[in-house]
Amino acid sequence: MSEENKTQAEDQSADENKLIAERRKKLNLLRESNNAFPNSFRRDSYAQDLQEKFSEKSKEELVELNQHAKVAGRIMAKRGPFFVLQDMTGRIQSYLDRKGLGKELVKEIDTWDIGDIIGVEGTINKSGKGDLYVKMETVAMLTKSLRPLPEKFHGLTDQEQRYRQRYVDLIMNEESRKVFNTRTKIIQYLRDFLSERRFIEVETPMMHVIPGGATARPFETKHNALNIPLYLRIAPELYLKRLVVGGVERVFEINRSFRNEGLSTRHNPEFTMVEFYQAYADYHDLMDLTEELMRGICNEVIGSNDIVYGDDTYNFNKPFERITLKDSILKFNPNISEDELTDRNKAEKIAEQLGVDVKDNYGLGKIQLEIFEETVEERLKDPTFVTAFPTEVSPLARKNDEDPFVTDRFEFFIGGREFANGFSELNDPEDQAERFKAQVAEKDAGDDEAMHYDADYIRALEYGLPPTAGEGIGIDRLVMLFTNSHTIRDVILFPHMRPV
RNA sequence: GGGCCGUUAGCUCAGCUGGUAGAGCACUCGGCUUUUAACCGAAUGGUCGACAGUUCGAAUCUGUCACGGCCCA
Repeated sequence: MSEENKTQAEDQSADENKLIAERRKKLNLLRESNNAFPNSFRRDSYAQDLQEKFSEKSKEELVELNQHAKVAGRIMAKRGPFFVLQDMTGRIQSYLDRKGLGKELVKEIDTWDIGDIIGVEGTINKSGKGDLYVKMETVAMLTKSLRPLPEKFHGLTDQEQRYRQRYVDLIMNEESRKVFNTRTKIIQYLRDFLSERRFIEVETPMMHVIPGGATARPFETKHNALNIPLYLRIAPELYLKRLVVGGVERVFEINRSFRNEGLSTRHNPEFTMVEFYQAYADYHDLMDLTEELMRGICNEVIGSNDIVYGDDTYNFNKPFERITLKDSILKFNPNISEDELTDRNKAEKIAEQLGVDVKDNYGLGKIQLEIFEETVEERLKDPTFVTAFPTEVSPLARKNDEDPFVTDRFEFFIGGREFANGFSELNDPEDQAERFKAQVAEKDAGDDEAMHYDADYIRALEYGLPPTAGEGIGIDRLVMLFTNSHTIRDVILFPHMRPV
């Protein structure tokens, strides 16, 4: 037989194993006898609803009730005459009465495999062991599954396959379904929380001509018709503040940003943030709001006062600690004096002892931040706001009125990790222009994470940004915390993987 | 980017010091039929991640590469 004469089926079976070939044969039989992919079955019940409604009733009561139900789902197991069906809410058994159904139908049902998607209509009853079931009276094969599911007891445990073939993971692993269910609830709670407080949800550009709003390396792409480079956004910040200028005094966006960094258990190239801006508010107001939000998620979504993460437990109901960056360094480093920390040369020596590569263009503020990251960050276990970040490392934040060396900014930490970053916004257009220029100088000096000069943003500020506070919260990290997940890949449905 | 570990049947895993590959589940056939990882019997299933090397002989030893996991930066 020449290559050309091979039928498609033969070609496929050549690189398939017997399990798939067997199922494909069954599918072909279905194609011959009727519509192999019917879409006319309509269920009227979900598994979980039936369990809640009827599992307390006795077999006799159920027989008396003679309740009919139509359920649909995937066959997850076959046990004797019972087929276990799984739908989006849970599982329910279906009972095959070999004597009560026609011989032909029973013969067909015997060809059904674990993984197939079927519809069952019949009365609700209870087995001898006390499990609810729907008796097969009318049945339909809805979708034949060609690939065998993983083993029923261990399921799919291979991490790589769980991420690459999330659909199989979601079929097999209740834990995984739960994590994403919690993710949805957290985002829903957040959206309601802000909406109730008159924040307006918006969408701003994902593709930027000038990437801004954060210090990070962007992904670059190209617009063909315009023949210009475009950047996937690294933050929505500058657009959201343009909207505040435009009169949207309370605004938020829940969406993706993209950063061209390495992959790790804490970094995915695309990640989800909420950013929100509130006019006539300052960073103190946002710390209060954040505290309320965090406590709300904990109590309402998770239903607990405490969050267990790894070996640690964090209490969300006592007031969150607030400490300045400088004080936090002094607190965790009794050997460092305030004098050393506020003198650039002395601070540089400390940083270098800690292994920091201090560049010539680093000012005192940048050095202080490095010392903070080296010695404090990971030790901030209980929910803590760190405030008064140096102006040098906060190019979009408002300077503090008493001490212009620092800004009215905070970062929020739990378990040694940063979850939020917020500040009173810099709304002085001339100060902002100077800060952009300083960033451009850093970029010219070789820092490819430094910001660009955004002239239109300056123009917007020149129309007048009301006194405003803004904040960004990393949603993926938040979901990790609240689901006790230790890698970001466990909380993103389709995490980025190297192509195989 | 660095260190350590992993990759064997569709899935979960054994496979010792080198001697031509094994179990359970799933699948197929037969039996049983109110089961709970259903059960009983039989049969089937493999480019041992890829490529080199050492060797009479490599899943096993060595090297390179790919992908992943954990830890570190």
